[in-house]
Amino acid sequence: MTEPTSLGNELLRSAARLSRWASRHASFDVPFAQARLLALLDELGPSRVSALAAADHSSQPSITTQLHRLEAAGWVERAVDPDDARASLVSLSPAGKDALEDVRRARVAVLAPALDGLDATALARVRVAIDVLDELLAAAAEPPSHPTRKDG
Amino acid sequence: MTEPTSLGNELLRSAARLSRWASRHASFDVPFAQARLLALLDELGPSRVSALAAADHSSQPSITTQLHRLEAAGWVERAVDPDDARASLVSLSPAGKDALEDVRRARVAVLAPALDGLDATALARVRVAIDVLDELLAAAAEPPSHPTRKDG
DNA sequence: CAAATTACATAGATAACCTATGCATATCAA
DNA sequence: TTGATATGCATAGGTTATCTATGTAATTTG
Repeated sequence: MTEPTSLGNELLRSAARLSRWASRHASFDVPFAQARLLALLDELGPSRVSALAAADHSSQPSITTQLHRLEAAGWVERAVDPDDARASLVSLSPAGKDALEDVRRARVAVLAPALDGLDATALARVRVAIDVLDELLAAAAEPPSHPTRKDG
Repeated sequence: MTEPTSLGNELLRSAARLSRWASRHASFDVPFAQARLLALLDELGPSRVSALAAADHSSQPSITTQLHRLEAAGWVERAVDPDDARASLVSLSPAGKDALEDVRRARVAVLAPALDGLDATALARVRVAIDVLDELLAAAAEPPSHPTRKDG
């Protein structure tokens, strides 16, 4: 079954397996969803709740809940958006950046035994894998610019 | 920051993102963990509960719970292991195979817009990505005393 | 200004996990 | 054989992660 139809299936299966394995074996105390949100905040900088939900492909209430936990931990700060009193601008606190660094170290550590000792060719393959995953997500999540599209 | 240390981080992040996005957008009614277990049963054939837990990198009680749901749906069958009355041998029923096929179709469909129209070179890159994910998981999950290690 | 919209919060439900523990069967030592 | 221990699975109870539906307050609009 090397036909293109099974390729998507295999990719999703393999990605999910690695992901699952890593989250089970990486030892950090920050729950997974909170770690993800910390990383997203670091990437985006000060953001609205709804912007975070969109970027995370999750619902706004999910983000609200996670943000409350991050706030309780002192990892994020909120400011009222000067342009809109309904909206918050959420950003990482210094403690939040520290927590994110811890998470990153733990995630690096969990894969390190498998990555250490890879030669340049093998590392290049890993880089290809990362790029493929990112490109496919971008292509899948973006509105299709192909002629397959019908409304706009 | 393209040093090897960040590579693991990036890979895990990208894999988790694609995974998450797909599970949010694939429209099948089978819950994610049950779908995973169906696929695993299909791969392994008749298996003990504990073997499934090990292969899935999850706890035995998690598998027990999921199996009860699969049984309630009529998707798996159990037989007493003839060698050990404590153990069950769990296998997919015909209905379970059908359900798994539905899941696979839905998963293929969710990535199809991104995969359709890729040329042979791009498809080869996707194949590399799958192989890299599988190889890293295998390397990471194996006991580290394996001879693939350079030092001891 | 009233109505509609928007941004976020809350409520309530389900799924997916885990650890701790219980119970029955197997195995082993003496 | 029998008591101790190990093993295979089930149950209990708790946490995290999500969702949809809905509420509340601020903003925009006709």
